[in-house]
Amino acid sequence: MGIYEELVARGLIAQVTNEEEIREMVNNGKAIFYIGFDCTADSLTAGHFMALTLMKRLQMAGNKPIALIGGGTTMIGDPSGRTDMRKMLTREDINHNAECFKRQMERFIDFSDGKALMVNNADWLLDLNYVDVLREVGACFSVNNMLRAECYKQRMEKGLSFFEFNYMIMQSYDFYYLFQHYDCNMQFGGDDQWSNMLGGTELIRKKLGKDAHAMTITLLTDSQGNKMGKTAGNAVWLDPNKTSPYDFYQYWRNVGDADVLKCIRMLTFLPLDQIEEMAAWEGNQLNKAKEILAYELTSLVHGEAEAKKAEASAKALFSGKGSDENMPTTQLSPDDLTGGGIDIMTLLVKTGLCPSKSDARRNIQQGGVTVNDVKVNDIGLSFTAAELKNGVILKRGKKNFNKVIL
RNA sequence: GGGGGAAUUCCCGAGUGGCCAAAGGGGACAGACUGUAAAUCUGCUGGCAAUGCCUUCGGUGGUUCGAAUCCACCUUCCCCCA
Repeated sequence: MGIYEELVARGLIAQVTNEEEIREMVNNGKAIFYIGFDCTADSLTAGHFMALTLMKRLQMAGNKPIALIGGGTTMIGDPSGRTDMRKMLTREDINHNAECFKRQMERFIDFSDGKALMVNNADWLLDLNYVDVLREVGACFSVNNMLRAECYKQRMEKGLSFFEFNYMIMQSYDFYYLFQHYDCNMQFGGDDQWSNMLGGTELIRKKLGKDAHAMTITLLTDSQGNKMGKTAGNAVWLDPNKTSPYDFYQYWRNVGDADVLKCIRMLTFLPLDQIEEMAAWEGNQLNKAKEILAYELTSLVHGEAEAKKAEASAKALFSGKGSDENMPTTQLSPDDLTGGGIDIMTLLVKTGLCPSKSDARRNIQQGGVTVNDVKVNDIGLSFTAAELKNGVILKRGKKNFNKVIL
């Protein structure tokens, strides 16, 4: 089985421009492909992670990835899949974010000996001359067609500025540029990028009379059709300071039954025949699959040591065995005490388990808080220095723990 | 350039002088049931030294005993005409 067939079997491929040619190219390690990453934040997310694994898979099959950092395109902001305009970022922010992305990618993709490249489109986009671009590139785009593109359709109702409308042209220009300067013959991207990517292949055809290819990755959605990789609207980050390895592990440990196998297939590097065995699992047997998923992904992103720690913590917390040494801990100082003690609500806020005292009160009143496994009934409960000396374990809800020690 | 409309809490969206910390829905959170799943049911959802006080209805001023609500100006967005 070639890499192309494997990608299909894993459900990773959504759309391709020309299946036969792409299969031939990819299976024989002849693809030089790029994926663009717009640096809208200072860390990559679980959403980017799938693109990274795809780069890696193709790289392992002998193809050459080009990671394109969108230092230039981020100045515009991709309107695809958005109902409002992105916040405009300053150049400093973008540069900082680009640096962060770079560091995270290097952990993952082998950039040694020209096995992969990293480029930044700021290098060629920022100095473009407006009139030249209009004449050279703008002439190749039909506004009529652009307006029909899926990515702009939903914005036709909400409003789309000319500024954002240009995003497709910028992205197309990237492909055109990479095709000429780096022999890049294929573009990869999320399925929501399809129209932007076709813009590139069309531009290359019109300007150079040559064929370039595009291929999109299936968006990772759960069984309800929601994009995965987000909790409560917040991204799951790859940066351990933004999403701790434990939280990262928990995110995948908690995916729905209906989604585990799909995630394992699409995101892990486990061999397909091993995955097919798991496909027969049912009911609470699937918990095992979730553990595998969480462990594998945490290990890929944060390393094996962190993955083991996260797993051990989870076991300690949820099945009562194992130690609490990896539990999130809050170290109190004597200054935190008033009158030799501290009350439960202050403590909940201090540990970050609750965002405010009002919220802490609600959680206690609803029976959601325990201290050393004893339910707290009294919002006035307080602890003395002596009680805190050996540490107490606070729990809010079923999944939020914190050890407090003085 | 001309005309018309809109901005409300995490999101959608009601509210058009006091009964408004603001209906309803979604989401989030907590509880029950479970398998750290889903579905379902219940509670809850600005903050605080809490039968009270403070901050919040795009912004700034104003009218009023009292403003999300009325007036003026500003900002942003949408629609129609050009």
